[in-house]
Amino acid sequence: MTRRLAEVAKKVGVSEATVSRVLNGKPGVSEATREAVLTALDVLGYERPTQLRGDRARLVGLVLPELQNPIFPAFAEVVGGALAQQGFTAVLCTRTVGGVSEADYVHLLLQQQVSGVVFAGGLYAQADAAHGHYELLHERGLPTVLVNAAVERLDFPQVSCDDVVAAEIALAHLRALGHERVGMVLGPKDHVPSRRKLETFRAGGGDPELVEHTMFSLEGGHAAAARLVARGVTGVICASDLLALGTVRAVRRAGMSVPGDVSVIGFDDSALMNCTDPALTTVRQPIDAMGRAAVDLLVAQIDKAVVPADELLYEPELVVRASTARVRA
Amino acid sequence: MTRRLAEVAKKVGVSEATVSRVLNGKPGVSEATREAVLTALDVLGYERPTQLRGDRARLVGLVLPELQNPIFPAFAEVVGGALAQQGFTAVLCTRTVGGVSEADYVHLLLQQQVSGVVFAGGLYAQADAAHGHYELLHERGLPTVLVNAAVERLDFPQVSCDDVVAAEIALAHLRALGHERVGMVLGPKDHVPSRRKLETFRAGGGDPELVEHTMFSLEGGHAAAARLVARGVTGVICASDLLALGTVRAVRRAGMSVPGDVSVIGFDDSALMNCTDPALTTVRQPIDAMGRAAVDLLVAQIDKAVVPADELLYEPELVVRASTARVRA
DNA sequence: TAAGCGGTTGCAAATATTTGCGTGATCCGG
DNA sequence: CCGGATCACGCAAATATTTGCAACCGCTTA
Repeated sequence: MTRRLAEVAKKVGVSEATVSRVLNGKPGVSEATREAVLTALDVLGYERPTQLRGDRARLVGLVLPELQNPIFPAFAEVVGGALAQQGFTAVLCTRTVGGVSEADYVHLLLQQQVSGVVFAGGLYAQADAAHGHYELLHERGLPTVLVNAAVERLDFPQVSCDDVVAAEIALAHLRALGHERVGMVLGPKDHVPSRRKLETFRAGGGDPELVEHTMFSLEGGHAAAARLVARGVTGVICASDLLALGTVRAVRRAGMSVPGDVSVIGFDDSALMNCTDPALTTVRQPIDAMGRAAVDLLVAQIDKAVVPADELLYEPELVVRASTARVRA
Repeated sequence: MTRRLAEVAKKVGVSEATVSRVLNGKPGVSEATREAVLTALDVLGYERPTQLRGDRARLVGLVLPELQNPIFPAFAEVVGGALAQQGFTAVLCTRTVGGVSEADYVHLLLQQQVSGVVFAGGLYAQADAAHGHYELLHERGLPTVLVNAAVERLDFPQVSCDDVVAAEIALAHLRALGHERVGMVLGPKDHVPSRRKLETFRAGGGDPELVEHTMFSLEGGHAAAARLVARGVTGVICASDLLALGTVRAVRRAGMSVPGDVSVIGFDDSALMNCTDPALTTVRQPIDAMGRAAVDLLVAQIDKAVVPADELLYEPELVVRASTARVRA
């Protein structure tokens, strides 16, 4: 009775083949016909058999803001691997300079009928307008997980690194080394993890005057840190390793040394940070565990399990290397 | 019934041919007629057939072997950006641990009806079996470009960094610094760029006994370099920056210093190599130019232009930093 | 294991668009 | 007013796209 696809076909007055082609986004269907079929699909509330969808696509979108910061490729590697083990394939979507917006990617992924989407370090920078595509995902009930990218108001499961702990242990480390004038180099003002670190910093007695916001790049870190160095900080906590590297450069440019004159702490513990000069003391995000958790949450959703839209917080840990030292007497 | 173009033609009172010419901006239509057709087109709300109009998905697959080596994310960024400027979207496909093979990705991409595929540092490791999927691409006539990944026998356009020049300038640099016992740390034996470097090394009088093959990772470099160090080399040329970093570590583990006792040269000039300890002397691949060229070649193919299946060779350049020095007296 | 149920796909017919070529109209310079 | 050149345009052939038919595939059920 439920010649489901056939039913739609009859309603529109086309063959089942055509409906099938529309369903699969195949070429060879005129725009007008496609439109008509899509409408009928909607009207009749067609739902493709679950097993077929899974069988064919098994694609998962992985949306990252950039690839410059080594933490993102690393994360992609973890998530891609974890997905592969579950029989999914990751499609990486990265914002590029002239390029494609996050919303565009969402449409694209939707059109490609992905089984789910993982966002990492996503679109924090927009207040209102940009949430449309998240809502779209929500409406369509597409399994979604957010990593380190709090989106208020929408209840997606989230996996994050605990920024409060991160800021606390960084600050505690510098304090223990005797540093009093501690500064902070953060990402953009509306970047949620940065905001959380700032709050913790303040709560822990940090001087809000010694906080600089910048964009997430080595050069940004350099510029922001230069301002802090001019104000006489002896320790700097950075919101990413790249920013920390920029900070090191700024300190040296000012004729001082790390950690001799200024101690620097990074965040992420991305690859190669033990090869830098000096080896960077940093707060490690457990990206391996986080990536796996994100994938588990996603797969659970895909398997129609009920997943609470909580934020799973992962504990970072301090990795002490050579960029921090006791404050100069 | 919907003789769409014919309808417009009738309304204006011209032939379909004329309407077609207007549509495609072809010459041979008077201004008045063109105007009239354009108006009718507007009035009747004519839409060109899908594939002709704005093209469908405009997806391009970008297949990379890994993301650990920072050169690959960097390359992805360049290619993704260049593609975006041309109105394409890159779908990144990366081999992951448990994961998906290159052949699987090809099938996937084919199924997603991508407009083309760019391979970088692809599947060199297999001699025979693994070429099936390349042939598949060839048969289907899917636009394809290979970067640093010579595949013999199949004529795809290729963009590569000139490994001969790379090896020559690295060797010349060390020789100029007085090094006699120069070793080499290369990738797997069947990795074409490594093989080319090896040949050049030999041709330039390098000692084949001082060449080690390993996998492309810091640890691999460490292990391979340890063997060379034991044999008393004073200079090491590496096939990637990661290998070079591993080599530095091996030298230090042996109780010696870089560049004091052993000089090390990397290859790629990936990000952050000026932040390492010591800052790495390396042979820079012009990935920006290469990425752009690859995209240009791809887009030309997509636009049905005839693209010669040549290998475009890009000249690398030596970036001298602090990991090489005059040989110890 | 066969039969049935969706759904997908190869193929060829139907339909639509583009293009080469020829015709007639128009425009000029003698 | 007469060629000759040029141009716009239609005809029809060439080419490309859309669509339905029917065979087929993978899965479930009898």
